[in-house]
Amino acid sequence: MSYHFNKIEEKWQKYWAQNQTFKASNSSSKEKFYVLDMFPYPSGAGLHVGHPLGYIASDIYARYKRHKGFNVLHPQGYDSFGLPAEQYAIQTGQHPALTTEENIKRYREQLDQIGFSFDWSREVRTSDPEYYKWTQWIFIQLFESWYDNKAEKARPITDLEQIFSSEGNKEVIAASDEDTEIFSAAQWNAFSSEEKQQVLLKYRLTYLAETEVNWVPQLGTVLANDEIVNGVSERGGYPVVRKKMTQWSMRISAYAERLRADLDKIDWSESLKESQRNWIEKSVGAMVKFNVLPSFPSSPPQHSPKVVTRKIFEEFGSLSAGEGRGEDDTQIDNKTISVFTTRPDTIFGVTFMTLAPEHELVEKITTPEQKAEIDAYVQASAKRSERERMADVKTISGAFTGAYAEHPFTKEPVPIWIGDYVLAGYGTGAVMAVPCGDQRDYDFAKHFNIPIKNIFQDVDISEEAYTGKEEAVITDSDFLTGLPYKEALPRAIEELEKIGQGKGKTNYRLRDAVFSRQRYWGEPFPVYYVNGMPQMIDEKYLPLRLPDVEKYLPTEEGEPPLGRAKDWYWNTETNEVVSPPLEGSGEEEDHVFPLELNTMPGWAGSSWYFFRYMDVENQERFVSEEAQKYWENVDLYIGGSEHATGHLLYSRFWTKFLYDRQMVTVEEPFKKLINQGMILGQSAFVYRLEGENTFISKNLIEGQSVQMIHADVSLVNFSDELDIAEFKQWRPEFEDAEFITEENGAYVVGREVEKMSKSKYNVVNPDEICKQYGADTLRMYEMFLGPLEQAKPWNTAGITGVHNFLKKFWKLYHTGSNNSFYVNDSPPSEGSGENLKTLHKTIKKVTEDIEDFSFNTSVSTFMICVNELMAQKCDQREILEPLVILLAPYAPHIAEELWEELGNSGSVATATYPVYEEKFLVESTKLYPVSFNGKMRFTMELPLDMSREEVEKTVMADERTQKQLNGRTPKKVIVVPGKIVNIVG
RNA sequence: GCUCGGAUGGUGGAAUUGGUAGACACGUUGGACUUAAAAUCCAAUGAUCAGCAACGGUCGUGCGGGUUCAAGUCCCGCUCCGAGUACCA
Repeated sequence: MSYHFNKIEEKWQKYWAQNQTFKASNSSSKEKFYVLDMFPYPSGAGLHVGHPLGYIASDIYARYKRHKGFNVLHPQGYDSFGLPAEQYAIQTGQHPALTTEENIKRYREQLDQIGFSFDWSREVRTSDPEYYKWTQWIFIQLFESWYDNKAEKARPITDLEQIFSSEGNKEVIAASDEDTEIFSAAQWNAFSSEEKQQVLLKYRLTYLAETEVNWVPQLGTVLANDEIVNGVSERGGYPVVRKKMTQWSMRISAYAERLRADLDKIDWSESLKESQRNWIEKSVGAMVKFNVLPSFPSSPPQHSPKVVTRKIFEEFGSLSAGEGRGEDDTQIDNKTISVFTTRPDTIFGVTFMTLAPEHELVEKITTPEQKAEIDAYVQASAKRSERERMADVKTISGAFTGAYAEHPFTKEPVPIWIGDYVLAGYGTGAVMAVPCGDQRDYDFAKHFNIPIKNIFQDVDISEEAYTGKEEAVITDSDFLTGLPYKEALPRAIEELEKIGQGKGKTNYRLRDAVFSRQRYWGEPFPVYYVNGMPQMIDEKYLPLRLPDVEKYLPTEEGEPPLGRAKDWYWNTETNEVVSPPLEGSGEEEDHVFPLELNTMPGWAGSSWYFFRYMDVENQERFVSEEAQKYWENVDLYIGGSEHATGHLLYSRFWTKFLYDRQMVTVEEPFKKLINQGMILGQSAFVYRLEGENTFISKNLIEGQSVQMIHADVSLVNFSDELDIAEFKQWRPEFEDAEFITEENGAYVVGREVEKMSKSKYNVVNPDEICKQYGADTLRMYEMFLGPLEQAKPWNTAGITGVHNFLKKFWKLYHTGSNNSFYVNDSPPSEGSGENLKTLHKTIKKVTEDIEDFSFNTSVSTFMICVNELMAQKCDQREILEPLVILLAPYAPHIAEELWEELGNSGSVATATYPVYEEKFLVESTKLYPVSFNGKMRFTMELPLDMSREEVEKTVMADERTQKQLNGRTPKKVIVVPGKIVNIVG
């Protein structure tokens, strides 16, 4: 019988489904193990060959753990809300739920044919109301919580209200908005309920705030950074402007320190942890307050600036809540500029200040003479994306506001500039510029001819700034003169605090996360508004279902798509979604309120789904206490490193929050995490002559001006030649295209390695391979491609090698007449020691490889094993039966079939993993490489227990050694027993 | 720009973590079987020089330095490629 993989695979996939082989139980005496994949977004392009890479790896591990006797939870589901389905809906009018459903169906078929051991009874979909009910519920919990910096955890908002009513907010140290004012208990109690709500919003873990979005006036819509190319919208090419909008935010910054510190507790790759650390980026320094001088005369005042300052404080003096985000007043009132600096020791080197163009003070302080210039600059920079501004360090631009701030110590006037190298969302959106110590400040100063004051001792700054820290000695700086960095830093902070112009502060780069999307296809917020104040729908009435709309575009007024829903009001008496109240009737005004029009972002549903899998059918709670206590958290999580700072940070944040509020018992969601490298596509390009519909073959371009256009990779053969006829039919615009071909008539395309995506026409599906070679081949081939964590371009060139291996493997068990199944049941005879050695060598290596997630090398090991056993003509059951189990995690279908043929009943999935026995591998000799000056010349087989001296003696006595030495006397002979001999001289 | 990865034959990659560079595959070439093809099996295969011959010589892990008896592996300085960069998921 030959290896009919299609038949075998279908048979066992059916068997697994019917017998629910991989269904995990929530009560078991076995030890638990939770293996999870980052769940897919079901895109219209279907599953591509990159997706299974991680799934195969985790499946191998899950299957391995089952063999090892664990109760394994290995679920799968879909992150089914998202932008592509919405875009498709906009184009076609088809409801995204329908396309999503279709895409999921296709994904499921594709996943099933690869033979994964998923427990499908636990599938989740983020767009399912039964699922997003709990996403909404968690949102409400976040809204009903605040972060207590003293207790270092989230607490119910009701606690906070109690504290306010008994003692005000003076003693409260909480994560809150920057502009929170201080009030007493009496004041609080006198507040109207609306005022109270307003104050509480400044403390809640999810809150409303003005944040910037990419706005396209022509489309009336907001775009993702992803949808912007060179400052214009990808679709339509309309200009994009940054605009402020009131949106929900998540106070993730409250967790910055814990998110950073707890990285030490989890088993993730160092590089990934480092990415998160850099993303959070803790910096210790000071907040410094610069007073803005009122109107400034043409010549700076020389006398009594203090009087002026005092006056400002009397006029605009702020009573800010002591504890903005911690322990100081970081507030920006209309006449002071707060800056955060990690180098307060360089404060005497300040020669100007730079504000972000969006900084709210810009408008207020700009002098009439400078107004035109500033306005123009602000407008110009609104057109540049944040990323563009960060990336572009070559172009130096800025404008002078005409206003001056006062140096806190010298009282000298400091000109205030704006420049787009300062970002509004980062820190306070303002910097104190120290050109001698910061390269960007230096370049800015040079460019605009602003003086550069050197405050570093014995350092030349004529060419560039001096950014050294540890060796810096401060000079020309009043009380800091002569101090090294280490002493100057605390001293500067101390002095700032003394004069009330600053405070030591720890700052984090991590910003609060914007949680609103002006989209249709996402979770609706369980929020309605009474007099503009957000109110939560009672938990009892969740889920708040996504309403139907006629079109998935924003409204004519620029409202999000939900603004098109006919009935999108909340009736607080009936607790249901209703039509808008009749105008003028006044009747319903006290119990019918508008619902939130934004929806939640893609990461909402994916920030907690790993808990839902534990108890997917629970109607009472997002996960029951027992289920969560049993499964705890994910033991092994596999997914792409592109999620390093998004999904993986948000999930940690939500988990910590749920932990604080005692809804789960773990502080981290994923104990161990492995990144799978991305499988990249090999895009194909055709070259169109500029302005013509003529395509020129790659090798003939030679300096002609051409346009590169993606061609579908399925239209290109292995020799990079384009199927011209198919290409013409591919898109109508190419129907009449002309082609300039090579001499042999072929059109050669260009190739480039890029991320696989529908828009690049380079997506390769696994379906064809499953049909042609089988799932077991696909599984092993994807592992054989290289190290799991490494990115690699997809290429099927070597797949026959893996397929041949499986055929050989099959043959080992079919050595009977007519290739029928045969194994030798008799006990191993003399000479089968080689078989045992091969088997145990394989057990050892494969097991070590699985534990190390080095799957590519275990595939090689299997190949070597089969090659050896074939050479040994091995037919022993004693060898072949354990080998089936060993291979089962990698190639489960063939393993099941052989397991059955070997006479076993039931699935191989729970068979006990073979145990490696050292005794079969003991060696008595070693083939020593003998090197001369580090170069290997020959090998010598010597007993392993030979002493160092004897090895040296034997090697030196060898004639080959003497020949190599050619009469010289070696200076030194290095012998590492069991390893190497090196003769120097 | 910044952060995190990566670079080894014609190709994918291996290398016990400082100890025989190129395992295992693909591809290529030659051979066996066959009327022929497919399939299968066997052999060779980093480059280069030399030769009737070999346990022959030289070079060789992106580039330039360094440490060491010994470097793909460690250190310093670069180049190129990929990912992320806060509204793709």
